[in-house]
Amino acid sequence: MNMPPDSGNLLAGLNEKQLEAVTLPHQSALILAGAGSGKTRVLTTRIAWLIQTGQVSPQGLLAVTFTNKAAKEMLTRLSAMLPINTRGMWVGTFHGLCNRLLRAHYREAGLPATFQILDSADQLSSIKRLMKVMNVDDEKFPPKQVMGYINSCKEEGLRAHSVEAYDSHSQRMREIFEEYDKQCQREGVADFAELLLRCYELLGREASIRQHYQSRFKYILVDEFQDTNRLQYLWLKLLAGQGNNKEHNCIFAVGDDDQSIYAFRGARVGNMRDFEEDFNVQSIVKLEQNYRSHSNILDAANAIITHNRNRLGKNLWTSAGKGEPIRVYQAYNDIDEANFIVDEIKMLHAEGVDLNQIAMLYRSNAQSRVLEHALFTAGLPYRVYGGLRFFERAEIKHALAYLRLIANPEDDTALLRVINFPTRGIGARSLEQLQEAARQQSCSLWQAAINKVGDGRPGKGIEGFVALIKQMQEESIGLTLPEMAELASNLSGLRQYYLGEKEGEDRIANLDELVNAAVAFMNQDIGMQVDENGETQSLLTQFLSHASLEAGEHQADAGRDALQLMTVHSAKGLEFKTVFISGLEEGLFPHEQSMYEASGLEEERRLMYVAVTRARQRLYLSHAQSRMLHGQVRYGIPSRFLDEIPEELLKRLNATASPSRMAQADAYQNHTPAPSQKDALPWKIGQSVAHSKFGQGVVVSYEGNSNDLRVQVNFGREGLKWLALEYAKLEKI
DNA sequence: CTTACGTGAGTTTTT
DNA sequence: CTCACGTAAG
Repeated sequence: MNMPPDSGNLLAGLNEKQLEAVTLPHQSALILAGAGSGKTRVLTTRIAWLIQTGQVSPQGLLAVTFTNKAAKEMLTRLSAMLPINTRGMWVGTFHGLCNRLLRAHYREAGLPATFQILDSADQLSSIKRLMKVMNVDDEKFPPKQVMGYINSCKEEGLRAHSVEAYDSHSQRMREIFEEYDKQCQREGVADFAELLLRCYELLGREASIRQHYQSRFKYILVDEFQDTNRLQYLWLKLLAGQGNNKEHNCIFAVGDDDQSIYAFRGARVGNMRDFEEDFNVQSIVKLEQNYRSHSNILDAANAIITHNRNRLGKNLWTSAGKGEPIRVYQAYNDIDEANFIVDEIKMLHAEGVDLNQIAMLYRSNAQSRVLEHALFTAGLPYRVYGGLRFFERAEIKHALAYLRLIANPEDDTALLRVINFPTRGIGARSLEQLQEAARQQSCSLWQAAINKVGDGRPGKGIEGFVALIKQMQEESIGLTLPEMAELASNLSGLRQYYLGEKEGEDRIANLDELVNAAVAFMNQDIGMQVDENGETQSLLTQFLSHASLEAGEHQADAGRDALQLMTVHSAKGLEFKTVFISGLEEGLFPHEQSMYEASGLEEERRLMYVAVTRARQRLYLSHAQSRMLHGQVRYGIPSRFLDEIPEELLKRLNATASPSRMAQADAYQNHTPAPSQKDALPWKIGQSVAHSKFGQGVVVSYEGNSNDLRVQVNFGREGLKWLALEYAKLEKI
């Protein structure tokens, strides 16, 4: 068993470029991995190869991803390739790895051993609470905006004291930021961005810790590099030992600038170019052979993305044939579009295509409604991505809050969540008194409660709550994790409460599921209890971190044969036999809030590129001449992205609209009749027009009378224009 | 404390 | 239009 497997075996089946990437010598490298080019395979094979050829031990490398799913997949594939125990390897998300590091060095990081992780919802409520204390006007400072500000500062690597603020508004923002961090520190909690920033600061400050990890992780591998933000890049640089004039560790970065679709949340594609420079990258390996799609689809994707200026440059190709033409359907309205898609799906399904191999992609979540309605009417099973996740459900968060209080009662966020849930007669005024007391004594709410009622007596009110938490803490000693989960649900009265609720059965089922999740967690992670210092971490704390960092499946029954409905963003990384991209209209896709700025438009185009490259065999693109949006009928012109695809790749299907479908669409249209006066005017809404300067457009609205009529025309890329008919040369087409 | 009503906003999302 | 949120009333 000491014989290493034959490395040729490992490398078998790789193409030339993949092989080059996998077997690169010890130097930093940038792998430009196109969609469907075997990116994950290259990444995992690289790890396996490094280990197998003895260049590094499993403990000597670190691989980082953005999602838990990607990390899990990497580990799964890795253990299939190598006879090693992947447990204990440093493969995980940025947040997961930082959490691990902070747990190992919590003292040096200035955190309590049991520090809890705030998810976005926790963070927001924490900010709201703080703003109340600070007497901040939440009209001038919307909490969500404050949260965005704090997070983006942290993601730039900045603390409040180093943020620039010249006007009073931003100075106040900075002040809230500073107080918020103090509050978190007091309560022993860390938000997501804090995990990264705290870890970065720890490594920067503590030379011995930094050197320990620098000498340990000779190889660092990064997935989806184009999605890294500034802080993540700084963290990587520090960990690699880059910048202190010595030889640094090498980073193997895999990414695709053409699939960078997260600039809006701080991702910096520019990190790719910086990386080339900072790490003296000798050559970029481009993986351009695509194993997913037929060439018509790839040609369309290539044609679209060529319209972007800022690219590293890459062209996908395939040895598969042309395949089917890309089908384009111009719908009368959104209902017609949905019905068309449903008809096509019925046909495909009848031909034997599995429903879960068909995806319906859209730019924004609101578009799913019409599609769902049509699917529901047709009796087709579907599942929509993007709902609440398991650990985000209210009843689960309640139960977790009790668990958090067992681990650390100073956690004000957790305390406030459940101090009166289920209700135990603690109203707004007793809460206010408690918060006032805590403020005066500058202590946690829990401490204030103790000071007020002593050890608490069973019964009602704050006394009862204090007694309850103490009882939980005592009874949980020696219990296993699942038993604790059960204790939290039962002793708190949560289960009892939901028993009395009309629709409480699902919630109770979820509470049971939490116990199951605890069992699964115990079985799975039992080997990870010992941290770097050899200290045993509380399993409870680990479980709570897990709950925050990995919110669980997006929805249940993932295995069922059902159509897949999701935004283009959530489709990234997935592939389907057949893909429908709907709503291809100017203003929707590209979205109007992004289309007037070059960088925004380019990101929209990359989004379209991602959408198109999801399809293996068949791709449908559709747009509607009118659509219900925000309760109003809107008229749109076809997306420019459609124009960017060479006509010879397309097959236009408009003529095949079935009479029954049109009837349904018409019925809908009649519900919103236009005023008859408007119909009498020569320029109807929805009329296609041509303008000498602006090109083609659609009349969207108008004002004035027949003598002095002004029409608003949507010219797509030229935007919305008001035109006085008296002067503008407009022609109907 | 719950329920009803009014108001306003309305891309994309992982951790 | 539709949902989420906040306030006012019961």
